[in-house]
This record gives sequence, structure tokens and C-alpha cells, in this order.
Amino acid sequence: MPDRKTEIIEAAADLLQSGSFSSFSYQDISDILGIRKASIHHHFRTKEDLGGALAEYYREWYKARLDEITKLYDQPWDRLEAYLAVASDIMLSDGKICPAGAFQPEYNVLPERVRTVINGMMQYVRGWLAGVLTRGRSLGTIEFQGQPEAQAAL
Amino acid sequence: MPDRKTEIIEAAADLLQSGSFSSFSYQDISDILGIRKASIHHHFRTKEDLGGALAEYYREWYKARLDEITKLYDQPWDRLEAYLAVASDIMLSDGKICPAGAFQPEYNVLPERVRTVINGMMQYVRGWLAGVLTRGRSLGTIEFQGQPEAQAAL
DNA sequence: ACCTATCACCCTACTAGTAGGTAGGTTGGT
DNA sequence: ACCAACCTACCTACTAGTAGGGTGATAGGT
Repeated sequence: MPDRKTEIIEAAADLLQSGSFSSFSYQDISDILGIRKASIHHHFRTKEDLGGALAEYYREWYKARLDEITKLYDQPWDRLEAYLAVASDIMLSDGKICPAGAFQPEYNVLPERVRTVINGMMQYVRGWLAGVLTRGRSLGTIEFQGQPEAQAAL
Repeated sequence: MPDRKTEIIEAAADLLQSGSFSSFSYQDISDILGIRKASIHHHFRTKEDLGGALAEYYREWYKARLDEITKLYDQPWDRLEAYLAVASDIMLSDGKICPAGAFQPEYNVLPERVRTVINGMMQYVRGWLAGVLTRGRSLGTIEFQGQPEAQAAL
């Protein structure tokens, strides 16, 4: 569904990853897509709405990547390696930043709705990592605890 | 020297670490210090000037920490551990973020002067880490290459 | 000792530009 | 007839930055 709504989200994602949530504006998006600022307000009434949708977009993206890795690789070590490969791929692609890290720095000034979605995403990722680690422990990989390790990786 | 200039820098550092460079304003600083906005412009004519001073402040802070660690510990492994302890101390202290990471997300929209200072700081830290690692290699610690490891740590 | 110039520092009051957001009208497809 | 998508035109709030004036301390020449 390449409709306007997703076009806006993807443009916003681009801007977010090369800046911060408060450093890009509706005007920037309208410049990219060639439509007026008010038209974007039609799709996302407030910037909080846009932020929420953006966060959900990232959450789904992350979920998809993790599920992909789970299907492709079986060994915990391979999965961890694939995870790190994905993460560093984003950073090196074109000077952009990890989707999760894009929100992190200004977490305190973010709308609460956006924060809860971000929290959900992070929790999912941490859960996944913890799962990989605990499964690795019952085979041949060492680590301190399951959850603190996940924090360290981020 | 607890003069106004450093007071402003420290207030700005507080705001930066709980937000981003573009999410705090001269007004925010003036609210904290109880002086007018124009008075801050007297000390730092443009926000680019403030950003530069802020970056230098962080650079000196980082240098001081690394030198401290170098004096206190001798073994490479201990130094690495101390470095990570400092980094995680900041993050857990009061929901704030690493000084280096505070600039990173909006690197692309930062004034160039600020970027060069940040680059200098990062280069210094990378150099230090690389030094620790290469010295560790000639004793009993393993790693891939000297400099890529530094990137991964950040 | 006395005036006077200079300076750092702070102020009030403003500017132009841009942010997010709104009101209301115009299209075109179903 | 309806409705989603888009538009022009506007609003208020806030941004960085400027102009210009007031204060008090520190110098230097007489």
C-alpha cells in the first residue's frame, strides 16, 4: 500500500534518522513530497500522531527483522551476529542512525504516546535478545544475566 | 572559575543531555539562570558559538576522564572496564545520555564548527581505546582490529 | 583626589523567520 | 450527494538574533 500515509511516514523516517524528532518539521515533509503542509495535517492531525505512527512503523520494521533472523538462523551465536550486522548496516548505509537511537536522545521531551510505543518496541527487542542469550547459555555461550546484557547491547 | 560563561555552558549541557541541540533554546537557559535571553547572547553571540563551546567543554571533560583512568589503572583490561563504568554511570545517573551520543543523532544538521570539535573528541577517544587495545594485544587480550573495535564500543 | 573613558554585563524592546495547527474552499472519484 | 485528499490563507507561539540604553567597576591622565 504505497499511499500517502505511508509516504509521509517514510519521508518522516528519513528526516528523523538524519536529525531528531524536533529538528524536522511538517514543512520539510511537504517539501519532499511536493504537497502542502496542511495536507499532511489532514493525514496526521498533530505531530504527536505522526510520532506515534512513526514509532509503530519502526516497531513493525524491527519485529520483521527479528523474525527474519529467527527463521534464517538457528544457532544463538549466528542470530546475535545477524542482529549486529543489521544494526551496523543501518549506521554505515548513509550516515544515518539506528531507529531506536533516533528517539532515545530526546526521550524526555517526547509526547507520552510516542514513549509508550517506543518502550514496547524496546521491550520486544530486549525480550528477543534475552531469549537468544538464555538459549545460548544452555548450549555453549557465556553471559552474566539475561536482561542486563540486552541493555548493554543498546 | 564559576563565572557566567561556564554557568551557561553547564546549564546548556544539562538541557542538551535531556533533549537535543535543537530542542533547547536560549530562553530555556535564561529561565534556569534567571537572566535575560539577550544576556546569553552577550556571552555566546550565536547558537553555533554556544554549540562550539559546549563541544569543547565535553571534549575537555572526556580527556580528563581518560587521563584519570590512565593514571589509576595500568592493565588494559582494567582500563576498559573503568571506561565502561564511567559511560554507564552517566546513563544511569538521572536518565541522561552520554555526552558524545547527545550530539550524534542530529550530527547532520549541526553547524560545521561544532562537528569538527566533536570529530576531534571522538578521534581522541578512539585513539585512546585503540591504544589500550593494541597494548592489550601484546599481553593477553584478543580483538579483530584496533580501530573498528573503537567504533563498535560507541 | 577627581574627572572621564572604557569595559563587561545585564536589561527592555524589538525584528524576521519558522514552528505546529486551523478555517474554509476546491477538486475528483464512487 | 458524499467524502477523502488537497489547496490557500491564516493564526498564535516561539525561535535566534539585534538595537540600544543603563549600571558598576576599573583603568589613566591631570
